[in-house]
Amino acid sequence: MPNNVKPIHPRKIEILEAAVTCFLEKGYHQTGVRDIVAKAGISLGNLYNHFKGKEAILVFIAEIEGQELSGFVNRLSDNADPRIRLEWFVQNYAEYVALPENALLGVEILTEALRSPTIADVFGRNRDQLIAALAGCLTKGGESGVFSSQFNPSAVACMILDTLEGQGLRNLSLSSRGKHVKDTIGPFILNALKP
Amino acid sequence: MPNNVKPIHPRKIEILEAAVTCFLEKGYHQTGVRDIVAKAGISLGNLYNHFKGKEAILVFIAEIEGQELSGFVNRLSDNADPRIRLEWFVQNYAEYVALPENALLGVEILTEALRSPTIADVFGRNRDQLIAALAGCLTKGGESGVFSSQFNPSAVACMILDTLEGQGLRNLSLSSRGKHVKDTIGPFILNALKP
Amino acid sequence: MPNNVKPIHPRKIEILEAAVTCFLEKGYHQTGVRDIVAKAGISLGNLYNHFKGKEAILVFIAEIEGQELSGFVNRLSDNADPRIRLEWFVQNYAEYVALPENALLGVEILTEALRSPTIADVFGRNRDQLIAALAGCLTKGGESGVFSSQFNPSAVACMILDTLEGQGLRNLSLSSRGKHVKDTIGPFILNALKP
Amino acid sequence: MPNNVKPIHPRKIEILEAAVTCFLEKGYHQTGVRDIVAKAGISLGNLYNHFKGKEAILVFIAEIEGQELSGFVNRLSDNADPRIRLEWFVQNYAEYVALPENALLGVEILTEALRSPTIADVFGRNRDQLIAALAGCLTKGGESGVFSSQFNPSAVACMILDTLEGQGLRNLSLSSRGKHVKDTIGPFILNALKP
DNA sequence: TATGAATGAGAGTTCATTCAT
DNA sequence: TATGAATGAACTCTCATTCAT
Repeated sequence: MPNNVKPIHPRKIEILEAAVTCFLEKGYHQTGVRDIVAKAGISLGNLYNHFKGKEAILVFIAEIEGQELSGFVNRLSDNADPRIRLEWFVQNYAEYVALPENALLGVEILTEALRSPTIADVFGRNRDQLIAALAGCLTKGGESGVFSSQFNPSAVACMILDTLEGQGLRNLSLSSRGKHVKDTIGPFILNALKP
Repeated sequence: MPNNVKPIHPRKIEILEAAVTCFLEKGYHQTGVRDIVAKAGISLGNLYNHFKGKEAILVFIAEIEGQELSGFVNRLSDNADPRIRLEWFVQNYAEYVALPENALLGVEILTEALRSPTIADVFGRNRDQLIAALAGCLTKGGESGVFSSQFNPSAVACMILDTLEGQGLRNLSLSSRGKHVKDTIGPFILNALKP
Repeated sequence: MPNNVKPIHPRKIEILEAAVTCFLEKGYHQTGVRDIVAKAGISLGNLYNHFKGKEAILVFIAEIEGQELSGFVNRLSDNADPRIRLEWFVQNYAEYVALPENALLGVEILTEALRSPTIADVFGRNRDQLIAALAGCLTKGGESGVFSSQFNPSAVACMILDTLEGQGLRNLSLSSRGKHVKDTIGPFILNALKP
Repeated sequence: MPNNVKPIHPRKIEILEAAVTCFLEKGYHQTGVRDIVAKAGISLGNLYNHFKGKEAILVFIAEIEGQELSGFVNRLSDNADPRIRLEWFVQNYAEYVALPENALLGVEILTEALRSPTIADVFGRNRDQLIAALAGCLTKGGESGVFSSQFNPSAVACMILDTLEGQGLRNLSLSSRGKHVKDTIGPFILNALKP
């Protein structure tokens, strides 16, 4: 099997990491390309040998975020007991989105996606996959009687993601930081889904 | 009773409305003060007679958003049946945050709050009030046996807000638009809180 | 009669003059907006209060050049003897286009007009008026027997302008500078047009 | 006879052709070396193995243009009837400079020559040869009574070139395109030179 | 020869804000 | 209050060229 995937230039990774750091520190729009190249330790012009422009960096970040999500998608789609899968997902995804860097990058990407079709495309694709996988798990659980079937699986899937991500977002702001609810959210959801 | 509230100059309202429109259309950082004054139909310099600067406009918007929230706080704090109060809140707050202009402004304010203490202050105060009111309602319901007492009221309050607001945010992006879950969310929560 | 022509801000004139000087010294593309504002003694940003951008300055220059041409157009269109008019025009237009600043600006504008529709528009309009006026003079002369009618007036008009302007252009380059032909060109043309 | 002319690397020709195409499409200054190498299908660095830099390409083009002119010079200098030679020249040179690629490159080279001594040198030499040859033809015609001797041959030579080249330049711009005067220019000049 | 990553100066333009009128 | 000219730092991006491979 030929490996026809062009390897990523190490410099591109360095730029990426520098950009992520900057975006987290200052936000996407407040970060200048000069900030990125300074942090990456390269010259200004060289950035444009690796990325078409500033937005292309954010697109690349969004794509990588998408790849990280595929771990969740895969786990949600395996053959384990739906209840186990759901518990695992809620626990782990809550932790994932509660990491400030993930929540922060996520909201930067989201707000940028609202104006940029390119980013919206990548962002939306990632999200749709996750919703589908979670809804599939809920459907399976409904069929096997593990979960109540009174709710639309797709709507509940959305709701769960909304809750987890909304929580991650809230944790960003100083005022309510510390009120982590991850010990509550799992039992709460399972309670609601009790047949 | 003397009216010691200084009346707001009508021009200030016009600027505010122009700014909101611009922020919704282009985002806070992509909006220039020139965009705002053009939309408001005033001169560039005159904006600075009414606001100290661009950020002051956003602070003012955040304050007004806060005033709108006080309606929800008041209703959550009255003496009606906690279950009725909760149902009413979920229904109406879901609708409120599902309005694109509210969700969009909210996320702009939130991301800005992450870097600007002034905005974080206003934003955080508003949110804390809402959480407290909602938690109070849940506590009351737990005491009177309407709700299960197995969950920490404050954590559940956060979770509910996270869910509703996360949903509003998600509806902004094109891909998953239309998957409104407001008919699901109320019963789902009540199910989970069943004693 | 109301004067509804908005007066031109003096700063705009200063910028214009600075730009002309720079364009003559270094050429349009080699001139940076920073060169212009430095020569004009204003700040960089202020230039954009008076012109939409660099190209708009060139368009403005082209328009002013067009106004200067209208003197020639008027003179060519009066009621004097066509022969006198032609002689006057050849003599004076030759001198006009032989001025390095006019020739140089002309060729900068011409080459820019080849790529920019805006400039092509202004430039083309000016030139068409001049050709029409000159052709009109030749036609009159042909009708009254002052000039031979064997040539198409419009073609001869073009040719005369080509000659005069081609001459101005040539004088720019160092090698053949000094070979002014203005004493030759008038008699030469009149000789050719002898009935 | 030894062939001491170093053969030109085929790649150099390819670069040259790519450059000419680009210069015609976008103009010299608007063309980047990246445009040229992309069109030539070679790498960026490799261009510098064949040319010292961007300007060297234009110099090379100017030299080749000069070689093309030598055909006209030779024909003007042969022993045929001066009137025949002149007619032939006017006809054929008019066609040559009316080709957009020649006129366009010519004006690009000319304007560049105004700032760059290297290019001015090549450009000026070519032109001086042409003027000398044409003046020689006119002188011969004056001596043999074919042409009027009332005009300075050198001045008339300049004038003829100015006319032909000015015409080629004018044809470039859209507005007056189509007003070709080549059927007029030959008889016009001969009329003027009638003894 | 050939490659393309690397350079950093410079490009045109926009920015939020100030200030004299 | 209202105006818009003035400021200059900052913006993203392109440039011709060099150089290690």
